[in-house]
Amino acid sequence: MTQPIAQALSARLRDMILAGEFQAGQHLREVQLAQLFGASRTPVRLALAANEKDGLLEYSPNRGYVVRPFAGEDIAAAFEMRAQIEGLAARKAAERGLSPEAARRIAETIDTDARVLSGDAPLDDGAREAWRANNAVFHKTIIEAADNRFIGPALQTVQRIPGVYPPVLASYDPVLLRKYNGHHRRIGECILARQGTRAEFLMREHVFEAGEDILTSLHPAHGPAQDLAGAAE
Amino acid sequence: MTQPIAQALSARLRDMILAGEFQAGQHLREVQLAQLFGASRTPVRLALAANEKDGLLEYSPNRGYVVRPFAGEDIAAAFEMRAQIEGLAARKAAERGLSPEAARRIAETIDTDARVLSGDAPLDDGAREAWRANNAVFHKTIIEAADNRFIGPALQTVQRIPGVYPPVLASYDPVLLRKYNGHHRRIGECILARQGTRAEFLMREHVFEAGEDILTSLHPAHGPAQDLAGAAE
DNA sequence: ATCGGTCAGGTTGTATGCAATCTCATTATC
DNA sequence: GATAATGAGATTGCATACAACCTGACCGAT
Repeated sequence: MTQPIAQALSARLRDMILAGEFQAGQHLREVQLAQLFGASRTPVRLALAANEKDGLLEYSPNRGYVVRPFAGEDIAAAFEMRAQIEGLAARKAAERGLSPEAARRIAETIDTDARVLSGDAPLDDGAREAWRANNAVFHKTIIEAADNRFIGPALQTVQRIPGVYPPVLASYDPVLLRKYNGHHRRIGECILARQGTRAEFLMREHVFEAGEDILTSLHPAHGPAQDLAGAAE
Repeated sequence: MTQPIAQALSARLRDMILAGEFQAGQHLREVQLAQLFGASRTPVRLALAANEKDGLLEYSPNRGYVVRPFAGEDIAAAFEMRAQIEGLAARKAAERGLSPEAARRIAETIDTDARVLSGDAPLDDGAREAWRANNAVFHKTIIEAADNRFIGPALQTVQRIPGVYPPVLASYDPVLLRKYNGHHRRIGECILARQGTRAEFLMREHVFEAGEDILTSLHPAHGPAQDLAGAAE
């Protein structure tokens, strides 16, 4: 990453941006951030550059950094990329095969989620956190099994989008989560059966649907059709 | 990007790394680079951080930056990602449709390439440069037509790989280029016909084959099979 | 002889000063 | 009255000084 203090500042700044603590287009001044963080301009400058590279800020020479705006189409575009890249990960994981340990971890997340979601009551905080953690492990295990150095970083830049930040979002609808649990189960089965093509497209559709659901929850008025779906083929 | 001088240094450093002017694993010292570039440590530090973000350097706190090694599997992994992402671009371009201007540009690159490659003689420098430029326009036009903010940057990080740098490579084999020209023609036809699925997979295969050809030219001994193809499905 | 400690040199990390550039309000000109 | 020029304040860009840390050699103890 970057340097000790600069590294921490970069992460703090990133989280602030993702949490929506700045307005889109806002000019982030170095001295202002330095005072806020209790540091000098040097590490702040590095943190700004790092977040610009991550696509969260825009830079103009001699003018500094402004917060990059994210519209609905940008969120849809990010999920399109996620679907495509995680589809690759699922296919490669199926082609290469899972280690016994990876297979065990994936099965465990699926079974645990099914158990957590078995009741009809809305999820309490513990259940939500359990689901969030299991979801992360499921996707992370497949990405690691794909064994492609470029997948992880590419996914990070497309997952860290203001407005889709898990702490902000938190639309833990049990109906949706049960649907996702079913997706996970089928994807896991395909990977174990070494069916790469099915795994790829089920994963693609899984991520795409999750994106649709999030866009729907963000714009309750109109459905996700005009945001995510392009022209018909 | 970054600051005036730092921006230039970042590009110079990147080109030096891509051109293979440093050994893999080499420790890049700030003062040394500063003297080489005739600047102070401040912009050099920004250039190092930028190239680390681009995946060309590795950073350890209080130890600085070392040149990241790239093995054959890394090149194969990069082409896998390129194939997947450019496949998305081709599909989206087909779904959204091309502007008349974009359609014209694509047709022109295909026809010009076909003319340049019509002879049997090996290509001279002008022909090579023409093909390189046309190839860039073809891919760039499709990527722009896909209209997804995340595609361009993701492709850059996966295209800028030491050892696959065009000036270094320069394996302009007319037989291969004619094959690629045929790929381009079919991909262009699919996009114009709004056949997104065919466009996606033809593009994926096009990039994949190009990767195979490059790996073959890099390791003439063994074929690309063990590098690019994973386990059978 | 081997292992651990200590210190000097070198490298990175941060702070700060100065120069260059931009912003924007005020003024001058048409 | 509208537009262009000007200048002060603010902000970024770069250089450099100092502090923190790491590396490796030397030395002493076991």
